[in-house]
Amino acid sequence: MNFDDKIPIYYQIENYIYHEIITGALKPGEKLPSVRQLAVDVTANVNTVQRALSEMITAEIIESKRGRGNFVTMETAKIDQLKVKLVTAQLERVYDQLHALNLSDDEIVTSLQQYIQQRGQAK
Amino acid sequence: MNFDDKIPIYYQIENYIYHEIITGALKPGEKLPSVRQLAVDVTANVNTVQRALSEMITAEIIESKRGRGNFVTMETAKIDQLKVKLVTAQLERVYDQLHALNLSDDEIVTSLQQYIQQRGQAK
DNA sequence: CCTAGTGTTATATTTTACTATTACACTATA
DNA sequence: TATAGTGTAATAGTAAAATATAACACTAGG
Repeated sequence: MNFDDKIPIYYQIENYIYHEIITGALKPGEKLPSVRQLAVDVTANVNTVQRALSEMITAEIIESKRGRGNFVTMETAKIDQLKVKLVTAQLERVYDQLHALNLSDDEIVTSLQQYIQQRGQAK
Repeated sequence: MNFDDKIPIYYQIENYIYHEIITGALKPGEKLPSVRQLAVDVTANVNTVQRALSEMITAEIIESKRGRGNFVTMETAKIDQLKVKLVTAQLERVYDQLHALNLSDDEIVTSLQQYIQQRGQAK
């Protein structure tokens, strides 16, 4: 896993696992890979991975069973809320950043459309 | 200045000053506040501010004159390039994040439009 | 020439993040 | 009962970021 050196590694691991859960790569009730396995997979220390998981446990997105594993919550409402929260956070962030560069609302939408179009053609 | 504790402070200061330059709050050729003044303004250490400025000097967005001050570059092409770079980076980031959540291109644009609409109504 | 203000750098300390290593507690299975 | 695998936590060391403090070099103006 490639880490952005501007953001704490545990935070990026957390975000990555949230993505796995939201997209259904990890389903409600499904067991996560063990802490040790995840550490190997993402190339980080066990304690760093455990740091990420702890926050996810606190957020009630995963449940921990000592000796058994960590499991994705069965409460799909929580996963839906998590998705909304992450999507909104991203939109808010990009909007604030571009708005702060004096782009109008229309310009923000248009530049995203143009960016997507360019991406499509780059493939 | 409110700092995001997930991102290095010098990096946020750099980004903040780039915004001032791109929006014209700081104009080409204009002198920046002194390092000591900036440190007070943003509530950070002089060395941290100097760290931010050093990167901007290396990027040739500002010019340093020891004993006189730091000045915004007169080359507006560089400022234009910086704007494009920052805008593109933001769009890339939000696109990657939302794409990784399995939103389609249309959904990404639509959710941004809806977000902006909601923002307008919340005021 | 002196002073105030400027940028730049160095040193030391603190804080936070990360790693390496080890060990403990729990669980399931043979 | 023993073993392998699980989660959790502790300790120690390293690195990066941030701060505090001090000092040096340059500039402009009185």
